[in-house]
Amino acid sequence: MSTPQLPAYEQVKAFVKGQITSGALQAGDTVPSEAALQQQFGVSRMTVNRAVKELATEGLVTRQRGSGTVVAQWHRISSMLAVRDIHEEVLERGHAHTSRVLRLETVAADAALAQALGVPVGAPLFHSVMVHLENGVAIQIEDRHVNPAVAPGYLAQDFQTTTPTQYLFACAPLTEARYSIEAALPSAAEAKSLDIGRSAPCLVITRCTVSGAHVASQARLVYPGARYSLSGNFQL
Amino acid sequence: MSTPQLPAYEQVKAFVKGQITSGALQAGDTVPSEAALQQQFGVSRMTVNRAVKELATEGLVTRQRGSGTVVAQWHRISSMLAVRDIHEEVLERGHAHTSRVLRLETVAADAALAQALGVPVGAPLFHSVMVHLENGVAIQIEDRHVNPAVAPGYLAQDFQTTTPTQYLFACAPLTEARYSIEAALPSAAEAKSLDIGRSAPCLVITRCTVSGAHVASQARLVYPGARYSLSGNFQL
DNA sequence: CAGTGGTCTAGACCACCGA
DNA sequence: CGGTGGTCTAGACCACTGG
Repeated sequence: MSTPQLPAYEQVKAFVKGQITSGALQAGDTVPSEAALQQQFGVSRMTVNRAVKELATEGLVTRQRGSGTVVAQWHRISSMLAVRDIHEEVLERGHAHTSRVLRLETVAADAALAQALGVPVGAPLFHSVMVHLENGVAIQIEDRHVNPAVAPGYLAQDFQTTTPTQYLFACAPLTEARYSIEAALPSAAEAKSLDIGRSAPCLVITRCTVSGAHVASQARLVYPGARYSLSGNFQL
Repeated sequence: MSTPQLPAYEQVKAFVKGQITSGALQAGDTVPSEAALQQQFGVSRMTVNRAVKELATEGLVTRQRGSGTVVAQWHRISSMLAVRDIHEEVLERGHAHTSRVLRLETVAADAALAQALGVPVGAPLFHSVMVHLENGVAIQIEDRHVNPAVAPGYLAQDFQTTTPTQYLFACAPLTEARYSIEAALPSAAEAKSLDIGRSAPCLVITRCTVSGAHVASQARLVYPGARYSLSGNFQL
């Protein structure tokens, strides 16, 4: 076939997947027990366990100690949505990435920022605004507030050559991130920087990154709707 | 500590994660080999292998047979983005979900639809348009084209009680899905149905589901930007 | 070549569930 | 209680990588 010797655990996975995709096993049905599959394929239990455990990790089945394994109710249509460094992303498409720094300054935290970054109101924060261009076309505005405790040298960076994301990664290892994606209109300044109309819808990603005990930074990323979309693929 | 007896493989995972989050291991550094970890923790190699393999699955490290294990270049800020049934989602928030069916008809496939669904141009397709409301407020328009070969009884369904997603799941097991997320303005009809202005930005998810050899359906889901956002969380 | 990870076995003990 | 999955061991053979 495609691969002469598929690993044994992959064969078991393929068998169970087949039972699901063919409809032989419907949502809620019980999958054959590990002992049964072990006999059927003539492999050790560890191997069967690995196969079914991976199916559980992928969300196709759910397992209950003592009860058994059942086909998951909704095969979650899901996939890893990766929020990546814009520089990498553009280069991967084989295009040229450039950027223009619009602001690089220290500001005082207002109430919302103070809360988000876990600092007192009025505390100093680094603030940068830049436009990212792909082959000369503006595709993202990056409006970022940074906790000075995490990246003291932030303002001295040359963000033409190193993106803030890259610098922050180097400063402090990332331990957690929260983000939300929504549709919104750009502010007047944003519209001008992106060279779009004020009524052009944009994809706005707000992202907050945490490094250990500190919130490292909060970024607002604005993408012109007509020039950018997130896409994903899910395969059983 | 929190759990008196953490499984051995979890302890190994926690150790390596700690090395990464603390900065002792930077991106690109090599992680101790399985043999080394095995000695350090006094466990069998299978246990160490499981620990490191899971870290690789989570994307924290990459492994190369023959070379070794290295800390991944960018800890991907990512998380499972689940595209779920709107009915479930609203109920989970403890709110009431209702819907209004605006259209339920047969149409002829235009070029774009024919391509997307893998049918000839002009072939009959089922077409439904409905509005989903959360506590009486419109939060989504679902504009869907269905391949009649997959769900012949589609037009006869009562979509007040069963969502199209649910019905299609029952008809044909899902094997693949593709989606894209973008920001766009609603059409005049969509704006009216959602009770928003024509200039209100919307999140538009286009989703194509595949069942075996057939493309089952293509859906365009329009969310008012002010009332809906996708959010996610990533933890090391 | 020695070292790495990928896979596999044939046992084992345990915690849990349902009858 | 018997059956389930969760974990673990102490070996093993292999394919691949690097020097």
